[in-house]
Amino acid sequence: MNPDSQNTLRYHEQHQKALEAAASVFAKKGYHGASTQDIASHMGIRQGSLYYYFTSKEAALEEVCLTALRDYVDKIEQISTQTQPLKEKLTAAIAAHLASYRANSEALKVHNEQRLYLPEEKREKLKALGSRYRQQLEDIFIEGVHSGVLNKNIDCHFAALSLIGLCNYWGAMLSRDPKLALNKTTEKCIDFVLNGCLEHIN
Amino acid sequence: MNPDSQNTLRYHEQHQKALEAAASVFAKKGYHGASTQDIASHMGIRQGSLYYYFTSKEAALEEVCLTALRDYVDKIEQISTQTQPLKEKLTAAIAAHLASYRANSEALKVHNEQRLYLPEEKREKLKALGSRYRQQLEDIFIEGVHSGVLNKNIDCHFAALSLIGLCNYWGAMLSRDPKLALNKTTEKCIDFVLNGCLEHIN
DNA sequence: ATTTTTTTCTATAAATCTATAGATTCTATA
DNA sequence: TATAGAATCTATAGATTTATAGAAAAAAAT
Repeated sequence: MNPDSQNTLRYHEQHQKALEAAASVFAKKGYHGASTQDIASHMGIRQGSLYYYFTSKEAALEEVCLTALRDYVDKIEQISTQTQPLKEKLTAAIAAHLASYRANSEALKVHNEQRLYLPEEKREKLKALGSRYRQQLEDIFIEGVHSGVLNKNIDCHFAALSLIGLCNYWGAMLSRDPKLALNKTTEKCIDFVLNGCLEHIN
Repeated sequence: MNPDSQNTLRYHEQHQKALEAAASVFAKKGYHGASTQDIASHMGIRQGSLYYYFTSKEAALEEVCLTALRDYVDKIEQISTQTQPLKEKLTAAIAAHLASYRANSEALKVHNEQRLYLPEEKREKLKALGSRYRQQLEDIFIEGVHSGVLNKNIDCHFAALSLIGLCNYWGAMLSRDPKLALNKTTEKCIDFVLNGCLEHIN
């Protein structure tokens, strides 16, 4: 392939479609359960033609994960740099996380569930991006502790990871069950994280 | 195969080993990424011999998931029928959940991550068991609300599911990172679920 | 209208994978 | 020790899968 051909409009469009098809199929069948045939069918081309857009099935997985995570980190960085009270910030972060699952749903799910099937060396960029995401979230918690809104005894690192775990869980639920309401779920997650379950006597 | 042969001691032992091998391999490579060859090698027999213990690869996945979940439901039912204060009960439940990941680790992980690759009809028993687990947990929360220890405004269904999500997340972490301390993690999960992150002025 | 470049297709090699059949070895018991 | 039944092995059919090479079609440029 002439390397210039990758600058074509058509190439970009089709490459994007290939990415979406791969995300959709990987999300449904898992990386190993999905065949390149499945991906090609999903975008309406022949199996062999797919290799005009990906060098390998593994490269497709890598790219799906990377683009999903980049989008994601961009969002949280926007949120975390805005100046607004902690509660709003956290709400925005959770809302963005859960909304991603509903909107773009597939790619993020693929990242969370399939990325470990990539070999170590192809996961390094993902790790770096993931750390950045976690760090942004952690910084929101730290800021909350400093401002006195959050309990000074909490472990912000643990809290950030727990929130990620919680959001991934409910995100997967949201993408599996279309009847589940996004807003309600978001609210409940925030309440759960902030207040916990104990009765607090004021 | 003579159906009586399944009553042999040897058969039971090997069948158990096959189950463990399948769990281990499925946990590492995923259901579709794992081959029957991998499973057989792991237990030191030939690929074809595996079919003396499983009717199919799919049946192996089904059985791994079922036994893991049964164990699991047994544990929570024991805990939930004991009469002890809510905090202790919840602690025991979380501890058992996380400890399972460390001890038996593989089978439970396989259930959580691979069960959706089973066809609908093979998942019905799993769903029933899963509901029972969730219900037991929910009942602990309900009891806590009634006794006044927990906030009466919490959604017990949501709380139970969130706790499951949280435990699965940290469970996966525990099984991936041997340096992560089980006790500390358990404590932090309990604190997170009970108190949340806000500063509570008493 | 030709020529060049891009995109897609067909066909296929080579590797794998599941599941089965029938032979062989092991084990326990008469 | 001979024999029946259990456990494992070998070999293979049949299907699927990834990736590539080269032809064909479509689009763009001259």
